Amino acid sequence: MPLLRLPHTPYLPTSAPALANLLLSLSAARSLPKGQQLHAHLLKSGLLSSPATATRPLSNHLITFYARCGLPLLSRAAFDDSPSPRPAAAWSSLLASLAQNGLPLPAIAAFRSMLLVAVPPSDRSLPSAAKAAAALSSPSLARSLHALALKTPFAEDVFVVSSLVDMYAKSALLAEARRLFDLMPHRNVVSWSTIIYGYAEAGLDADALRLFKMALAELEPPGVNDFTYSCIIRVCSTATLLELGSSIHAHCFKTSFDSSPFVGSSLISLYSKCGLVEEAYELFDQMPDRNIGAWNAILIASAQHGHIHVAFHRFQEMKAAGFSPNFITFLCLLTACSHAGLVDEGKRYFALTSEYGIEPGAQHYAAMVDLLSRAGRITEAVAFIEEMPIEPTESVWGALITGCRIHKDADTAAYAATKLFETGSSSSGAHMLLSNAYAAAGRYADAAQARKAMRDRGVRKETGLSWLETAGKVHTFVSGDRRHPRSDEIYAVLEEVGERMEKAGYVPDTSQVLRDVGGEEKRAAIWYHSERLAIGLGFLVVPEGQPIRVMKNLRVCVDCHTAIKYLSKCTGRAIVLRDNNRFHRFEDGACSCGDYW
DNA sequence: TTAGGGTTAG
Repeated sequence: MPLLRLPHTPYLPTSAPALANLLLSLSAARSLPKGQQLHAHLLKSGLLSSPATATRPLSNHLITFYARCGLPLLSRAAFDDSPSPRPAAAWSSLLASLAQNGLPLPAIAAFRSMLLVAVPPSDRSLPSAAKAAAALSSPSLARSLHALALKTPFAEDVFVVSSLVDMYAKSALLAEARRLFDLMPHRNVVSWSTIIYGYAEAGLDADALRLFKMALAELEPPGVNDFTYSCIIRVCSTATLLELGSSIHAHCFKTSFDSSPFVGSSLISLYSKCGLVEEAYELFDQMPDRNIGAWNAILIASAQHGHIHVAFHRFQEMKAAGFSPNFITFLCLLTACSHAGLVDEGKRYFALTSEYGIEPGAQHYAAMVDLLSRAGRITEAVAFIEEMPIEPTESVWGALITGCRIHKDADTAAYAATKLFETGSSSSGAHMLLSNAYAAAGRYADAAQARKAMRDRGVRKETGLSWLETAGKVHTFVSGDRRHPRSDEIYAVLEEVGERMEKAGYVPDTSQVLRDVGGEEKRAAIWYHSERLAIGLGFLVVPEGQPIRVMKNLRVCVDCHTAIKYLSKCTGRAIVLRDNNRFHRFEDGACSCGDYW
């Protein structure tokens, strides 16, 4: 680090290239005060426009210095200080600073100003403009920027086209993104990662995986990188593709990308989401380099698996390691508290956000409402919502309805549902939450009405699905499913165990069945819920001694939860069930969630 | 001076 004594220093270099180098090292060290003093000095001495290199005056280095310090407005001040007419490089630097630092609208405005003063768009300015457009997610802006790029000599430049692909993908124009990508004469690892990420974000897992395989085949060594890996591992974890994910893990190991904290974080998430929390812990403990994401990943892993005190302990360790908790860290902690019903701890963590300068977002409020209402403090939850400084979102009201269902408070549920619909939501979840809350309170007519309202609005209920992965194949079931080739065996084994369960004291709880029908019919309605069918297949195909791992897209119902406890007791099998919220590990008649979920 | 950006839950 060169020493710098400012402002009355005799030691400042006088040549422009040396001053440029000085700025470079100041930006690497994020040394803002010294950089600003240097800025003042350059202004006073009139050195600002001296060329540091053939194409870049010193003012450009200043713009970049402020960009690296995360201060786009000071970049703009430096730009404004530079004498007009500004060279194309000055515009590119300014655009990069605005686009990289979260100011997409000013970036687009600056791009327009650049065109107005007749500076032609280049391979340096177009990518930044596209990045800003991507952040704005505006299809019309995306199309016009693309049209503009086609008129330049850079329509096939790999930077320009990659940025346009990303822009289309983020503007809900994935098909356009793909068309552009397919036409690219030259694709590199960034282009591939961009399109894979686009498909992954859109939830098109199969396409993302196909593209990943194509990338492996097409790219010259060194091939894909840590970004591509973390992206595709995330696809495996949302789709709970454990076997595929593990084989990609092996690839990472061979290429040493597993030491990247980003790859490590997504692997932790993969193993945790697939139910292998011990593997997730081991991976974390062996990580050579941890970042905040890795800490958050391990926090959420322990929270999802009900290891609440592990999560709290990790939080202490994280702080001791010098990491400052962020927005997501607090979500992890509040989720952990919610899973265990720890209201006081949750309040403490919520209050702690301000100590770290974090403004709680809607998700934090939703987590608090979830915590309070699940714990039965419905009135307190309502009061909490009323005092929120921001507008309550769909998930805040949804959390309240869930709590109301558990505690059979149909009136508050109805109030929350009205509020929820006022937010303009049309998701099936909202209607189903309300309908279930009515059914739980025994108000079947209202429950039916809520479902009818949902149909009238043309909203379809999300189908409950459960699945089990075995020998690299995923078997999916819906309630009452008879499509599986081993269906007869599955039903037979469930019937057989069912008799033993009832002898052991299991009584079906049909209170969550919506229709007001007779007992036998209600029993049939729940006896073959999708998760039980998947577990039934598990009895047939998963070797003794290994846990049966089943995934479900919706929340597990009260009766299935009870039934699976009996299933584990009567068969001596461990059953791991992941619902849309958390993990349940059933063993010897008990569940790891402590019946609180 | 230019493109992808990772962890929450959904």
